[in-house]
Amino acid sequence: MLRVTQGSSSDSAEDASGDLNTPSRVSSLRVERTLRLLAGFGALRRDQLESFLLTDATLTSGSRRVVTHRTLGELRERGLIQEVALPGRPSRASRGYALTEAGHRLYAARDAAYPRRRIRPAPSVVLLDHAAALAEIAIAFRDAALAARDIALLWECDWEAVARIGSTAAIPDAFVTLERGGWLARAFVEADRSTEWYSAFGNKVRRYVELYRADEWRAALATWPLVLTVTTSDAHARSLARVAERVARAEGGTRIARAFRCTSLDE
DNA sequence: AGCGTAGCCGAGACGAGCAT
DNA sequence: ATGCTCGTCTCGGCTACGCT
Repeated sequence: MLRVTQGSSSDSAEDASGDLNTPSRVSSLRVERTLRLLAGFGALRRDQLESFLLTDATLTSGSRRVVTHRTLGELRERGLIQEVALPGRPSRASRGYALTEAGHRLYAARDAAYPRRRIRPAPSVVLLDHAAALAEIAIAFRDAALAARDIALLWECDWEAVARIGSTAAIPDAFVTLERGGWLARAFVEADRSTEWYSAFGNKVRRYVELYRADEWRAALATWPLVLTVTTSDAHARSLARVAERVARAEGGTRIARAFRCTSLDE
C-alpha cells in the first residue's frame, strides 16, 4: 500500500496495466496508484492524495495540485471515482474522493484479496471520516520515515493485514512495519475519531486479546506487534490507554496489556 | 447584514521535452 | 515536423473570515 525504503524517498513502483493502460494525458502509474490508494483507505482528500502521489516530486505547489486534479479527472471520466463530502467542515476543503462501484469492481478484479464487502455504490459518512483520519496517520508515519532517512516503512491496509495474520478475530485498520539497522518494529494501527464509546473500544481490545490467544498470528509474526491506537487529542489517548490497560490485563494478562499503546497525531 | 480581502479550487492555455 | 505528455501559469468562481 505504502512503502518507504531506506535511503530513498520514493514509493514502490507498481506496474500500470490492464484497463488503466488506455491512452490518456496523465501518467497511468499515477492513475493506478490512485485507484489502489482509494481502495486501501476508502476515501482521501485531494491534499492527502497529492501527498501520497507526489512524495518526492520536485514540483511547485500549484503544479502538484494540477497533476493530482488531472489524475482524479481521468478516473472520474472513466466513472471509477466519485466526489464525496467529508463530514465536519462544510467547506470546499472537506471534499473527498472514493471509488464508485465500478472502481471497486475494477480494483477487485486485479487484487484477489480485496474484500467483496467493500464493493458498494457509496461509502458511509462514518467510513469517510475514519478514512481521512487513517490517511493522516499514514502520512505522519511516511513523513517520519522520510525525515529519518534510515527507516524502512511498510504500511499495509486492513485486508492485507488480515491476510498476513491469517485470522479475522480482530481486523486492524492497518498494519505497519518499521525497520532500522536490523531493528524491527511492527504495530497494528487503529484510528480513533473520539466518537467511539469506551465500551466499544473495550470490545475492540478484547478482540485483539482473542487474536493473541488464538496463536494463528505466530506463523506469520515471530513476536506479537504493538497495538497502536491513534486518536485526536492527548487527553482522549490517555483515557483510551486506561481502558486498554484495564481490559487487556483482565482478559489476557500483563504481557498482552503492555502491547497496547495510545497516542494522538499531535505527538 | 453587507462588504472587501485572502486563499483555495478547477479548468484552460501555453511551452518544454521527448519519441516517432 | 508532428504528436504526445507533463509542468507551469493564469483566470474565474467560490468560501472563510475580519471589519464596519
